[in-house]
Amino acid sequence: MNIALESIREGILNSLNKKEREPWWHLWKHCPCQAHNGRGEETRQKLLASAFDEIHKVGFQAASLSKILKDTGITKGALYHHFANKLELGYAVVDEIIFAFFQQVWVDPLKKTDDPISTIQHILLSSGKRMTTEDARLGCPVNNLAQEMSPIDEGFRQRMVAIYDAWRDALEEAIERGKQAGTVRSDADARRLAILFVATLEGCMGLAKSTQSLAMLMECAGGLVDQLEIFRHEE
Amino acid sequence: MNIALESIREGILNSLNKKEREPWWHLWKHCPCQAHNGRGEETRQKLLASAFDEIHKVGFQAASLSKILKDTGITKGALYHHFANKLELGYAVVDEIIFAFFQQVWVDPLKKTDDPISTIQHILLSSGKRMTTEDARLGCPVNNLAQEMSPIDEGFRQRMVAIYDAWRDALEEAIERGKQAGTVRSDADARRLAILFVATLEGCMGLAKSTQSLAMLMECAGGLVDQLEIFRHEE
DNA sequence: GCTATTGCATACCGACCAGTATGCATGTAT
DNA sequence: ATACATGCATACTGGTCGGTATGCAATAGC
Repeated sequence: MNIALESIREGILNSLNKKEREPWWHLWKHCPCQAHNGRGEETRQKLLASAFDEIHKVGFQAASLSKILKDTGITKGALYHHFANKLELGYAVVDEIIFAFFQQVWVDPLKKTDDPISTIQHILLSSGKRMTTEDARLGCPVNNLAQEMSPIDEGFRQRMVAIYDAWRDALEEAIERGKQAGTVRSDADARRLAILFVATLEGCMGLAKSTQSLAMLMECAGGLVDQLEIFRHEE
Repeated sequence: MNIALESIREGILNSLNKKEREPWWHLWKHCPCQAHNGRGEETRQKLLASAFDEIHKVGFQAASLSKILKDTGITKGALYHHFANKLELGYAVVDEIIFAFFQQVWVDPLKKTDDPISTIQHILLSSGKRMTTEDARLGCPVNNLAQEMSPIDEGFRQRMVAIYDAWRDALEEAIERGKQAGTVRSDADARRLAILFVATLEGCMGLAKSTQSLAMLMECAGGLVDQLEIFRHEE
């Protein structure tokens, strides 16, 4: 099951590397986990996708339902048939798109590696390759929402923390496994390393977003990749 | 002049350490640089202060002018007498409050040190001591605005980049001076170090904001303080 | 074939928001 | 003393927003 999913993911990544330049975050669209069950499900997915884009662009509070409806051609009745209100739509975007994306890109690969430093570097580099200037300009959806909504809405906050926790835990466990497998220095503080990594990467995304430059992202992330080498176990 | 300002700042910091628990970011209120000239200037300052608070709490887009007016007791006529529109008010907040704050806390001290690592650690630690949970909850004003407004408004974006640039340049120059003074390892890449530091610190503030915990901020910033030791010149 | 639920579509509502038009006190200059 | 600019205050407007009430076609269950 896991292997099948992984091979599908790899296939997707490979096919995407053949220069179909979709935005980076649209990777989730190819996730097989979203089943198209009833007829109404298609409408729902279109709403989620458009809502994600809108939120990613202008934030949740400034995201306009009318805009989403105009973009998709769906009417207000349909929207409120699938979602109780704007907040629930936002929650669904986080749960079904953003969380799933992170799971796919970070957590799953981390769970099955004994050489976390190489794995992390590989994810960073392959992600970097696929990112466009637009991706850098709009920033990390998790960071965006966390920064905007954490002080305002508890439901959002808990969801963003859950994502960060899952990410950090996966990192921490992988580093711990790496220490036992001999790929990571045994004196590394796994938890602190994991937290700092998350913080630094989100900070890099933030700087790149401000400067609207892929170059800044690469310089920043490159520094991070280098710094990781410090914690690799020397032979 | 610089020495006078510095002594004033020190005095303020000391007096504030005596447990008057104002929010951290209100330090700028004690900055002597804002002259109360004409009679109208007082109204203007009250508007700026309230606008800063409101923006800091809910972001610029969600900040309500009506709320600001209700809080200050000032009327709409007064507001539009001093500021052309909401955007100009926002710009003024950035220029006259946030930028000034960063200058005072980071740039000025960095400009006159030959031991940047100790200076940075000192700023981090003393800032950390003064921060309340509320400060952590609301996050860094620069990061907040940069994340929210960068993709949307060019005026905001340029201002936030200017702040980051000033900060990073001050760090970079201080590190370079430290290398020549023998306090920093000579093989350190000053620019890359400066960028990564800014990114990491903003990332830490972001994580602390999400989790709404000072503990996270301390753990994160503590890791950063430790990592800085790597680049100190060993005797 | 009748009924009930699902999946929408249309029209409307009150709240709030940034911004404006106007008026009216105070100084200040002459 | 008069004229004019400054520093507000009050009242109002057009537009957008999230949300609701109602209607109606298609499908599913029996």
